[in-house]
Amino acid sequence: MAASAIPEFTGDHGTTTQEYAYSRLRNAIIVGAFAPGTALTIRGLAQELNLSPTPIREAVRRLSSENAIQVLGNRRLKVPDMSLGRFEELVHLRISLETHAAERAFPYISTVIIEKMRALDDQMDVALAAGDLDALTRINQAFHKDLYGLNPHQAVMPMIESLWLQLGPFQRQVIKTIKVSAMIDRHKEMLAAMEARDVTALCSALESDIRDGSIRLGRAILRNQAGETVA
Amino acid sequence: MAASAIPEFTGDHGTTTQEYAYSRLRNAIIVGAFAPGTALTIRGLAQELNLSPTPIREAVRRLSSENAIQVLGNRRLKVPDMSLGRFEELVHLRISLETHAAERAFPYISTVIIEKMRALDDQMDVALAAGDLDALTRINQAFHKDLYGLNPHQAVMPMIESLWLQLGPFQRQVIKTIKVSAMIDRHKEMLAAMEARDVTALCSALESDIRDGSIRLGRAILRNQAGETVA
DNA sequence: CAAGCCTAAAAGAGATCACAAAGTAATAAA
DNA sequence: TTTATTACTTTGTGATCTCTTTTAGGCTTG
Repeated sequence: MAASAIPEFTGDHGTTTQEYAYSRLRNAIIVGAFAPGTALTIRGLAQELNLSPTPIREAVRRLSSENAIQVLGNRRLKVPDMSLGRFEELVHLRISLETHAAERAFPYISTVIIEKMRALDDQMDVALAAGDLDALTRINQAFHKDLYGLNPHQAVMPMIESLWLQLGPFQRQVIKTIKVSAMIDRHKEMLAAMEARDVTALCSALESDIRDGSIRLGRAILRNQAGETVA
Repeated sequence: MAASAIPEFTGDHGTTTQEYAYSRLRNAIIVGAFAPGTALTIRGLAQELNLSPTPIREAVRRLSSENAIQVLGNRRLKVPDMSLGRFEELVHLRISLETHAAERAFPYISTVIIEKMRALDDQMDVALAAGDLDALTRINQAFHKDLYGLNPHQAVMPMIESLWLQLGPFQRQVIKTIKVSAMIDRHKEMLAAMEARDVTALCSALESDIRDGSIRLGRAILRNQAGETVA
C-alpha cells in the first residue's frame, strides 16, 4: 500500500478535513511524489490518508480545476502525462506569467523583502546540503511567491501555482540528476537586480532561472523518447 | 426564492450531476447573473437546482479553485468583490495571457478556422439584435476560445477562463450600458489580421478588443465609488 | 490460440444523516 | 434605549450507505 507514499510536511493544513486532504495531495503533486500518468483512486487516497472518500473527492475536484489531476471520461483519475509539446507550452507560460508578475510586483520591492528573500535563498543552500529535495522545491517556490505576492492586487499567483503543479510530477523525475547550483546562482542574480532596482535585469534573471530548470528537463525528455508521452 | 435565478442555457452539461451543477453555476457567474459580493449557500443552491448538497459542494470547490467563488474564513461563500486594483490587474492579465495565447495559436490559423470564427461573429450580430446578453457573452467567448484552442498543446485556456469568470459578475453590471458595436468591430479587425497572416495586427486588435470592453467598465467603477469595493 | 462474453470485485456518485460551527433574533439587564 | 446574553435556526462538514458504472479475470466458443 506504500506504493505512492504521500509525503508528510509541516505547514498550514487549514481547518477542515477537505483542506487537509487538499494540502497533502497538492504538496505530493508539486514535489513530484506522483509520476506522470499515475492512476489515482478516491478510495485509495482516502485509505492512505485515513479519511472518508467525501473530503478526498472535494480535494480532487479542486486539483482537477487546477489541472493538477486529470479526470478521464471513464471517471477515473490520473496525474496528467507529459509530452514535449505540453512541456514547452508550460515553460513558455511560466515565463510569460512570472515575468508579468515580477514586473507588476516591482514597484513594491523594499529592502525588507529583499532580506526576506535572501533568507529563503540561504535556506535553500541548507536544504541542498541536506539533500532534502522536497524542502528545496517548496523553499524555491516560497522565494518566487514572496516576490510576486508583493503586488497587493495580484491575481496571477493561483495561475502560476497551477503551472507549478502541472510541472511538478515531471520535474521530480529529473531534479535528482540536475545540479541545482545554477538555479541558486540565478536567485543571487535576481536579488542583485532587485537591490539595483533594475526591472529588466530582474526579469532577465527570472527568465534564465526558469529556463535553467527546464532546458535540462527538456533534454531528458528528448533523450528518453522521441517527444511523445512520457510516463 | 427567485432571488438569484440561475439562468438556464443549452450546452454540454456533462454526464454527472456534479458536472451539471458546475456547468450551471459557472455559466451563471460568467454571464454575470450574480452581482459581486453576492452571498451563496450550498443548501440554497442545491434547492434552487433541485439537487442534494453533495454535487453542489464539489462544483463550488472547483469554482473556488478557479477564483470564481470565494470561500471565507467562516466557511461562507460569496462571489468576490471587485475593486479598482483587482480590476486593473485582471485586465492586464487578460491582455498578457490572451496575446500570449494568440501568438502561440498563430501558426495554426487556417481558412476554415477563419470562416468558423466569422460565423460566430455573425451569430453575435444576431444575439445583439435580439438583445440576448447571455448569448452575446458566450458567443464572444467561443470566438476567442476557438482562436486560442488552435494550438494543440495549449495550457493557457483554463487560466483565461478563470479570468473571464472573475470578470463576469462585474462585467454584467455595465454591459447593458455599453454599445457593444465597438467590440464587434475589433473582431472584424482580428479576422482581417488573421487573413493577412499578420500576427502583430492580430495581437494589437485583440488588445484593443479587451481594452474596449474594459475602459468603460473602469470608468463605471471610478464613477460609482472612489476605487474601493464595488458591491 | 485468439477473441468475445460473462461474472465478480472495485470504484465513483450522490443522497442522507448526525454533528459542529456560525449566524440571528429575541429577551433580559444596565 | 442600548447592549449583552441566550436560545433557536441555518449552514457547512464529513461519514456512511446504496446504486450504478467500470474494470478485471476466467470462461467459453470459434
